[in-house]
Amino acid sequence: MTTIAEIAKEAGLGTTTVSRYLNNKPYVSKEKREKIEAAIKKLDYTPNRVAKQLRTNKTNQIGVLVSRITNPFFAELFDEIERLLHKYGYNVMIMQTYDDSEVERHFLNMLQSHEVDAIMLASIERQSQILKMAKKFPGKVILVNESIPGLDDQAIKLDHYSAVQNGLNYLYKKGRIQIAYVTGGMFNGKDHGSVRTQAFLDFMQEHNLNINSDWLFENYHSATDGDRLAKNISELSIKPNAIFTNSDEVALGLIAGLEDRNIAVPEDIAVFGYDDQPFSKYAKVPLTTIRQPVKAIAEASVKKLLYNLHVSNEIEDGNLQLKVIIRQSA
Amino acid sequence: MTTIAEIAKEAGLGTTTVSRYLNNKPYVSKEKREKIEAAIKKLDYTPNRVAKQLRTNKTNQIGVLVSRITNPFFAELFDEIERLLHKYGYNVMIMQTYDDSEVERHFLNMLQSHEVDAIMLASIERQSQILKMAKKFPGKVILVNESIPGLDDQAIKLDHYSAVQNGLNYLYKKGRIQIAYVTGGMFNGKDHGSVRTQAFLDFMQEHNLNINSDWLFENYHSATDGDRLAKNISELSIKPNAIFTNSDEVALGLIAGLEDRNIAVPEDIAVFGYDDQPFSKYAKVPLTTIRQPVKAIAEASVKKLLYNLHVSNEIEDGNLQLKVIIRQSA
DNA sequence: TTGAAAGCGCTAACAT
DNA sequence: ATGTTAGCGCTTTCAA
Repeated sequence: MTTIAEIAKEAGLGTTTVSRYLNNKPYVSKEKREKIEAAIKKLDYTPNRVAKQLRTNKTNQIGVLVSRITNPFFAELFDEIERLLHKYGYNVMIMQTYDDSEVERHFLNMLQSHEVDAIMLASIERQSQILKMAKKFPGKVILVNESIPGLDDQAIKLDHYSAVQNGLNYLYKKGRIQIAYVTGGMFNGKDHGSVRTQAFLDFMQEHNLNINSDWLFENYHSATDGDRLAKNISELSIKPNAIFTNSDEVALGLIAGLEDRNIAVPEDIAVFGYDDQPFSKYAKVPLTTIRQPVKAIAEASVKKLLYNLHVSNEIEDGNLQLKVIIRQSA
Repeated sequence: MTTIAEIAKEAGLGTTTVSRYLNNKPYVSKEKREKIEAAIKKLDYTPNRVAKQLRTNKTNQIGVLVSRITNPFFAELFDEIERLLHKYGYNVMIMQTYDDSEVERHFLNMLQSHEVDAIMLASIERQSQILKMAKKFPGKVILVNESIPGLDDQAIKLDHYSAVQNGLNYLYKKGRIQIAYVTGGMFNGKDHGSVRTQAFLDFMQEHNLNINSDWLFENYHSATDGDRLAKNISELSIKPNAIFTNSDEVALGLIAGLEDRNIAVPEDIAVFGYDDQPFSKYAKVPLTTIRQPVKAIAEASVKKLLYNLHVSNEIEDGNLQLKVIIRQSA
């Protein structure tokens, strides 16, 4: 393995000068510069990043946490984040929790073990362990489209409460008031779904609508879950005439499952998605859904992080509006 | 920052013993063990991974390269790879090329700069620079569902040639012999598409079918591209009656675009996808396509890597068959 | 404008 | 079973 010392020797110089050259610092004469370049080429030298990381106590690596990268919403979000960070010279580490708080712990630990300079969380399991880490490493923990009480200043937040109410209101105005509600999380949890669930509960109450406990479904996130949901719905003696799914993936599977069981969408049951994922417009019944401003979320999050890390002093807030997209499923 | 030396001091021991304890090595008495544990807790110590990386010349980090993570095929593939590697104690770094060979170069450089222990390439730009790196770091460069002459032993390869011919044959038997062909790469390139293109060319010739140069399209990969393709097709004076797209994403956009222009799928034009992405069965016209055995590809690739890295001695080959999936679009 | 040398936090001979 | 110490490859202080 070629080291900076060998380059220095080959070029007849000290390591300091070579290091200067490598880091584009001033005070390297043209003459020496050429010698160094020749030595580097001759010995095929590449600096050891790990040694640099140890010495400077900086890795130029950022960790990003998502629950599942196969969820197209996260794929899109991560896509933007990765490219932005890469543009600023960072490499990105990614981990998927699959709702496992142990993985989250492991992920958080990368910060403490100096494996990454900072972390971004697009999914959350245990608020307490995150909060603890965030307090310990101020500015190095960013919440992306998530929030935790006490960490508001490090969170890129969207108004999901209003978005859900707007979606529900659309249904309401169309006379679809027998509404089933589906969440990816748990009703008693404090995940990002809880704000949305609260919005649903409040909406129903404000409009004197009946909340049927048979029409409440938790822990559904995939298209397969959507199909299972269709089965459950079809077996109900009293059926809703609208389903707010909180997920385009669930909606997709649900619609297919419903049609398999001869329940027409939206005629018999209207189906509302969430995210406006890239494929939602190509669905069998194009999805009525709520669009998340993915690119703006990614930009705001990365900008906040870079600001914290003193690599940029822009503060980007963009337009973080959620928007109801009307297509055919509702 | 707490270091191992401070723990040693606090526990009244040498650093060796602490290091032994941390790495689960033998020869640490129960008594000392407890002292160490107390010290670690008291000082809230977490070992510095970077220091360890430097000392051991091992990072426990693997780099994975894909062209676009928003392509559901890559998302699925990466999903499996990440979870498997994580299970074996590796953290994973990901980079997206977006077809840019400069990014690929940057990625390859992570190996040389000791930022990762090995790399997996699920997309390829410049064969030469990859080959060079692979020869320099034997066993540390794995090709995932890709291949480069001279690197066969480090590649997980599938028989895309036969798969394309099988797909084409299905079309042929249905009398769909005016076939347009679409690739994500370039016709003159040597990317992973070239084998498929060769299969197409050979098939057409073997069956004395006419290859219409107006029906050949290169550099189409997204659903948006598919819509553009629909426009181009619709403007053709002589239209094909089948389109082999090489991509479910393109197929999705294409079908929507065709229907917008009153061309019925599959009646007027049959559309063939590739990958069998998760959403393809939920498409407006469920996609006839070629299924890639994503999970098996991921497993075989990771197993090969772990074998090379001496962390496992299983050699997994699984069933790497591609399969024609008949639905409705063709 | 340049170089010598200390030291980042850890592991691994080697000695005991 | 445990401790001393050299050294991984780099940056940075300090002196020249």
